[in-house]
Amino acid sequence: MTAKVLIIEDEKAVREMLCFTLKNNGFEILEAEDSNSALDALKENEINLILLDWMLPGKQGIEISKLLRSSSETKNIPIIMLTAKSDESDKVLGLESGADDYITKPFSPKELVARIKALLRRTAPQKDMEVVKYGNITLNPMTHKVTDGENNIELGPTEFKLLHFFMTHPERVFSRSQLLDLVWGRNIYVEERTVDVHILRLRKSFVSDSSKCIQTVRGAGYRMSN
Amino acid sequence: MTAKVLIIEDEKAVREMLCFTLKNNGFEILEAEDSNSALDALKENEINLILLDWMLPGKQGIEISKLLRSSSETKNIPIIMLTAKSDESDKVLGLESGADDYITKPFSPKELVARIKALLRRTAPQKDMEVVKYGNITLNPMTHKVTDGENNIELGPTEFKLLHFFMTHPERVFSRSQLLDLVWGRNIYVEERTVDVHILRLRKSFVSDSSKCIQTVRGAGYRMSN
DNA sequence: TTAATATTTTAATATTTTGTTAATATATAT
DNA sequence: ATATATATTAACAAAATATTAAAATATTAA
Repeated sequence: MTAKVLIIEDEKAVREMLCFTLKNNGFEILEAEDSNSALDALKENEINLILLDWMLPGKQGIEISKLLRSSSETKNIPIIMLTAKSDESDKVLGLESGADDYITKPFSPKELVARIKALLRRTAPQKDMEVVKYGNITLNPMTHKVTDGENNIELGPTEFKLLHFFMTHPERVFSRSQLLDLVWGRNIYVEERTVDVHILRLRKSFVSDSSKCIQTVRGAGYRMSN
Repeated sequence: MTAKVLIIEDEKAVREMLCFTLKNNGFEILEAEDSNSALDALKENEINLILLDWMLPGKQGIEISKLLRSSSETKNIPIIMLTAKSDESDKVLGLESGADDYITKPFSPKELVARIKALLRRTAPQKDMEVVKYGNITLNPMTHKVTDGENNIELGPTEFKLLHFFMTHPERVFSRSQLLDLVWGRNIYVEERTVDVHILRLRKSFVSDSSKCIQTVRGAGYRMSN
């Protein structure tokens, strides 16, 4: 992989900790302690991801974020905001200003690395964008359209993700908790029974007997299979 | 599930609150108020998860965490750190030392339980997922499918587990009580005759003469053999 | 922003499936 | 032949899942 990560963080201790952790996990690191050096680094390197401290002095965090989003060269670089407060308004502001994810201090190295990898994966080109087919069902991640034979199927976001997951992992059984981890995402806490409801809606939304593809495996979970 | 959780917390009131909450949610609890009793508990029990107060007196929190991570027997036990809001800087260091998650006091019981479940889910060991074959029978734990020659076989959860067990331990005879221990699980009380019924259902569900593989050994138990 | 709309989650209830037991039948060994 | 072990059947209890509806969130439009 060897993704290049730019760390924009004024506190030296934190910067070094981040640097240490990420290098240990195989990332290539560039460091910047303010917006000027950050922009320099961006000009001279092909950065894959930015770790941006939200609490930089003098509102630099917001400014950098907005700046990056306004320039065509940088607007596709994913940004993870580092926030000290778990304050809701900060998160909202951060995400509105263009961050793709945020992580609240303190965080575990594991969590940080996991989020970086997840974000890189998410923003990686094409991989999850291929048209998938199973039985009569066709799912186009690009256009976000699903058809069951000739019929167009309307799905909510979660049902769409769920179906996409099943179609890219056919035959295998997944427990409810696995589905929550793999479709909903980690660090999200919802009841396992919630999965049932989404499975139900997914089945209902099919016209033909494609709904039979989403199978219940008692005591084990759900499976997509014919 | 019945996971064993070790609570390491010096304040009695907090410990009791945690204990109450977790017991109510079906966890088995062990309590320790300092590192010594914690280590004792770890020696004598198979702990699934540790709730560790980071603010134990005399830096014991750090010591325990490092100790646990350095020993091969304990380094895979997930740790959730309990932190107070005032200790922001220490938390980063603490997480560096190997905690898998943290939760900031005060927290809701719901959040605590959710995080514990999520962490257990994430760290749960992968079961045996190899495809097993015996005679005409093929069992795929991944897809949870069983075939007898060309025919798909539908099995209930217990029959599935039972067959899986026999297929991974062929030729050997198991008594009814052994089967109850090894397939049903320890410390549950079920009549031995119950095994007979499940053996019967298993035999019935096969189409070809594969049912002859499940053999009765009079006075000894059952065996999978040709 | 606010209201309207859609979606997700939870909770409560209904339904289905599975597990266990007990009763009875059949087989086996001595 | 008789005692003992296993097979079979069926009823009931328990567990898992499906369904429904309402509450909580998030999203969108005005």
